[in-house]
Parts: sequence; C-alpha cells; structure tokens
Amino acid sequence: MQSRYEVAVAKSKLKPRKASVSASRVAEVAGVSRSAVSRTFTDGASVSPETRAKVLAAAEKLGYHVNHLARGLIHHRSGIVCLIVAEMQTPFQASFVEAATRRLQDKGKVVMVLNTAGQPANVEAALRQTLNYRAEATVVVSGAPPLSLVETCIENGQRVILINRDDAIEGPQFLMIENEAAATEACFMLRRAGCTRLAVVSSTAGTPSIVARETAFVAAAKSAGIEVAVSRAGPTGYASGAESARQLLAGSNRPDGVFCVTDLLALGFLDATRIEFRLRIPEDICVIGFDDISAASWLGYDLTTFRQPIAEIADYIAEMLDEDEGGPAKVRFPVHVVWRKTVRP
Amino acid sequence: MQSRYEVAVAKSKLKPRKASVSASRVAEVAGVSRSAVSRTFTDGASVSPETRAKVLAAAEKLGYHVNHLARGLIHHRSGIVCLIVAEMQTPFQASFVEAATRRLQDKGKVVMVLNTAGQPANVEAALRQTLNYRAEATVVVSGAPPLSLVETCIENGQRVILINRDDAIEGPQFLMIENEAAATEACFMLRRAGCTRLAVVSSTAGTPSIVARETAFVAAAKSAGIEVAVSRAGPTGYASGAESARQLLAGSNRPDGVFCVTDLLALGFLDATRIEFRLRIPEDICVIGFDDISAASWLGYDLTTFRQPIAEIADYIAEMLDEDEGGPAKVRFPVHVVWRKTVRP
DNA sequence: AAAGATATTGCACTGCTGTGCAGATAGATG
DNA sequence: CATCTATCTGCACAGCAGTGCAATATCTTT
Repeated sequence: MQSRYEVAVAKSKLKPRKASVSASRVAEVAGVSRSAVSRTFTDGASVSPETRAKVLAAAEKLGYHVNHLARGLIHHRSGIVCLIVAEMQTPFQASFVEAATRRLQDKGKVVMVLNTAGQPANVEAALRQTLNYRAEATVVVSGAPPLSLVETCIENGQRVILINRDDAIEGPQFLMIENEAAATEACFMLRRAGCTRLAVVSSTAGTPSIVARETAFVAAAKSAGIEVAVSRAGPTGYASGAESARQLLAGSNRPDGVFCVTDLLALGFLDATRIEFRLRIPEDICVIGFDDISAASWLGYDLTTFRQPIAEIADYIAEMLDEDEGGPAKVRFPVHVVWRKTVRP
Repeated sequence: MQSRYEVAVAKSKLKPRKASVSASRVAEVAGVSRSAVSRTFTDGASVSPETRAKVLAAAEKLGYHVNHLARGLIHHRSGIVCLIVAEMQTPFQASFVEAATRRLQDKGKVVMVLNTAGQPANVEAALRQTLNYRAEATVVVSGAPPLSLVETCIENGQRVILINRDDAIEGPQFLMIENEAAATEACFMLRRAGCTRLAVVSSTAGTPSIVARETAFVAAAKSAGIEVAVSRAGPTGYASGAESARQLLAGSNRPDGVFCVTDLLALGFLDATRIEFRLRIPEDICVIGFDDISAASWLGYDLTTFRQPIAEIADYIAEMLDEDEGGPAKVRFPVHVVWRKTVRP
C-alpha cells in the first residue's frame, strides 16, 4: 500500500505537462503518413515537393518542432556536449564558456553546462549527468574527475576532453596550455628588466595550472641562481592577490619582480602595492600576470600578461568533435606575451 | 539515385557511435526482466530487495546509467531548462548564469545554455532549440524573442521566463528589476551630495534595462528642475565609459554628478576621469554605478552602486519551476544601494 | 491445511522518430 | 500500348524506458 501511494504521489508530481505536438499529429493534419513528415525533416530523404509542402504547412500551423530527444534515441547522437565547470563567474572561465558555447553551436551542437559549484564531489554527479543525457562529449574545464567514471564515459562512446590536467589514463583527450614555457618566459622577462628579488603570487587552490605555473617559475629562477619567495594567501582571486602584496611587501627584503599566476591575483597585488604601499609600477616593482582577462587592459592597470588562446581551444574542440576520429591524445596550446606597462622593457 | 546516395553519405556521417548500455542489457546480466531494472531506478516502485541488489550489481558492473532522453520521452519532462543569453563573458551575465545553473541543478534540473552571440537573429534559432529539446522552461536573459515563437513555446507546455522585458503578451512570466526606483534613488543621492550638474552615462545597446535606467534618471532630474547630459559612446562596456568621460569632461560645463547605468561603464568613466583628467572622486565628481560586479569593490574603485539580487532571482526561478502552477505574471525585484566611496555621504 | 491478503514479477503497450522494404504511382521508351 | 524505371509512399519495426494489468509467489490468519 505504502509504495503504491508513493507512486501515485510521484505521478501527480510528474504531471502530464500538456503534450507537445508530434509528427503523427502533423501527418494527420497534412493528410499524409507519419513517415512523410519524418522524411520532410530529414536531410536527403525522398519526398515529393507536394507532400513536402503540405507537411511544412501543417507543421508551421501547429508549431511542430522535431523532438531531438527521440531523434537522439535512434541515432545514438544526442547533439549534446557537456561542459563541467566551476567558478564560472570568474572572467577567464566565463570567457571560455562563452567561446565554447558559440563555437559548438555553430557546429550544430548544443551545450549543457554543469556547475560543480566548487564542490569536488559534484564533479562525479556532473559526469553521471553526462551519461544520463547521453552527451556526445564532455569537456572538463575544472575539477578532478574520478578516473573510473571517465572510463565509463568513454566505454559508452563519449568523447572526454580534459583541460589542463595530466592524469595517467588512456582514452580522454588532454588539452593543455604551455604553462611551463610561459612561467619560464616570465622569469626571463623579469630578469631582463633588471629584477633580482623575485616572488611568485599563487593561490591555495592547487589546480594543476596554478601549480604548474608556480613550480616552473621557481625552477626557472633557481636555475638562474635566484631564490623565489612564494605567497599563497587564499583562493585564486583579487583579494588573495592584495593580501599577498601585504605579506610580501611588509618585510624588509621586498621583491622587485613578481609573477602572479593569474590576472585576478595580479590586479589585487597591483592595487595593494600602489594604494597601500605607495610603490610605483614598474619603477619599483615589475608585475606579470596570466590569462589576459579584459580588466588587464584597463587604463589603471595596463598589465603585462600572457594571453590564453581561448578562441583557439574552443575552435579546436568544435572541429575535433565534428570528425569521426578523435585527435591526438595530447595537444598543447602556446600562450603569447602581451606586453603592456607593468614590466620595464 | 542521387538522393539514395545522399542518404548513404548522411548515414555514414551519423555513424553508429558505440551504443551505450541499456536496461535490457542490465536485465540480461542480472537475470531479471527489464521491468525490474526500470523499477529499481524509479522512485517508489515495487521491487524486492534481492532483485534490487542483483540489478544494482549488474548496473554497476556495466556502467549503466538511465537514459534521460527516453525517460523524458515518456514523462513529457526532459529535465532541461534553457538559458538564452548574450555577452555571457561580462561579469553580470556570467554571475547570473553561474547562480542559475547552481540553483536549478539543486532542484534536479539541468541547464542548457544557448549563446546568441549578440546576433538578434540567433534568438529565434535558440528558441527553436528549446522546442527541439522539449525544454521544460526557457529563461530569456538577453535578446528580444519573436513573440509568436514564445507563444508556440507556451502552447507546447513550456514555461517561458523573460528577464527585464515588458512585452504585451499573455503567457510568459516577467521578472523585472526595479530599474526606475533605483535610477530615481541615484538622482536623489547625487543631489543630496550637493551635485548640481548631472549626467548619465549610458550605451547604444538600447536594451530595456539600460533604457529604463537612463530614462528614469533623466525624468527624476527633470522633476527636480535639472537638465541631464546624456552620453552614449558605444556598446555597454568599460571602453564606452572611458569614452563618455572624455566627451563629458572635455567641455566647459563639466558635470559633478554622474550616474552610469552599468558598473563596467562606471569603471571606465572613473579611470578616464582620474587618469586622463586628473580629477578627484568624489571631491570633484560623484559617480554611481549599477550591478555591483565584483570589480566595483576593488581597492582602486570602491564604487557606490546598486546590487542586483542575482541570487534571489535565481532562487525564485528554481522554486517556481518546481511548482505545478506558474507564479504571477510579473514579479519585480528590488535593488539595494551599496554605499562605497564614489559619492559624498 | 485452506482461504485470503500482500508483495513481486513479467508481459505488452505507450511515447516519438528514423528507415529498410515492398508496393504503388508516374514517367519514359520502343 | 506494353514494359521498364525512377520516384514516392506507407507499413512495420527499432531504439530506450515507464507502467497498468494479470499472474505468481509469499505470508497471515482462522
């Protein structure tokens, strides 16, 4: 009894929801068979012009739209691409989502955004959703996916693309930014500007990108015989950058060249340095950021930074999903220096 | 022959794509009927503990996940909510998408993001996609939807939610920000700070929100007997704000109180004012923005602005979609002043 | 132990669309 | 006019999962 009752409740909650018009309804109105309707909306199918016209007229009149859920069921292709992302209100992530949705739509795909809200546990739930909706591909922009689930996705015919990760697993495609090369270049740029006391401003987030940039910068400096001060004041953001400035500049041995692993960190660092410590940039301290978010080019900042090739990555993903064969397992994208005014030339 | 050939080509393009595991496969492995599998994954259905265990074991082993496309087909509920949005890399839009995806996911929905890429024509295509995927609801965050299509959506049982629009049409729900009240308040704040020469910095975008704020500010000033200088230097963004500063401050009768209809405009205005004209804020000019994007609270800006209740709106949408009956046709959300340092108290 | 109540289970049908196949129609050709 | 062919058309089945209904198994009660 109990369970019956629950069923009833569930049913009433999963209310009918006025059914939408189907192909059979259109066929009825147009006076043709349902097959004819289906063929009218299938590229390259054989329908006479008259039938086609009748169908289109009826469809227009009824407001018929092909049910992609049913279509996907047959073709084993839902047309859905999932984007798993956290912190999507931050400039960099937001730009990526924007670029990806645009490019994928151009290729006829549709994007489902799964927000992990920063909770690592949610990544698993998100991957399960990609399976539930039979997504053709999943792009993991942030977060650490459970590898066993990634394997399940691949076994189920899904393409899996991991951005800026480097796990030891066969199957997914890895798209990576040349973080190390950029960090090494940053070190070189600062040294050439005459900086001798280097620091790196990082965060406690510990994502692969952040760690790679931080580590590579320290290594590059070390190989030039320079010890680097590392500051991680909190999560990756403006406030942490400002806090790092307070920590690094309070001491006596203050740095004169700083690499911030993210533009947001850099902007916070810049503001605190100028406003709270009244230091001049780049005269007293040179600063380099990473990402080239739009605020980096604002009048008050003019931040020298590295541009991530967001559009190129989005293009690459869209192109690749269009092809039958997946591309190479690992692709690295170069970053480019954007020279502005926070480093002496 | 021609068409047959095309069919063949199309078929080869719509390649099989390794089929994913289905309930019948699980039933086979578990040694039960397909119904039992279905019941195991249906809340409140009647299955014995042993059967359930066998099914779960087989499902786990095979990596089975219920096909929500098929499930949606039966229930007439896809679980999909569409967000139609443009310019989603801007701070405000990005925050809204973030909040909406999070709240809707909490309610068991999944969000499909349709990027109109700023092309008005794409709004129509986006609405068609919502119909194709049988979305339960569509939230139009930006862009002007063709009203006839909106009607089609509603006739097909879809909920349609328009943000900051005011069209004369029955059916959709309108969620609106108290733009007028805020703009009027902004005028009052500036006058109380002793400003006598007012200006409004707007944009050429002409979206309803922008226009409403601009118009209400001008009207409020007029009723106080003040003529307002209006500047629209370009699209809604930092660069236009800076350009507006150049236009407004170049003349002799420079304003001493400025309402920028968007924070991005305000930040551009602030920077150009301070850096290029060497004016002090708030001593020489008071500035008020709108949105309370995160950059507004950065050290260098400290912008007095209005906070849009993003979280509340997202909550409201999520709650409302959960209920059977749609809420009232129009709901207005209040905005709150965030006092910082760009207006004299 | 027999009858009645209850919990499970499987069958078969539904929802929506795509498509192979066979039959029908129209057009071309000798 | 008869025959062949190219083009359409409709039937029927497939793809996946949910569910009413009837049959079966299990347990309770007298």
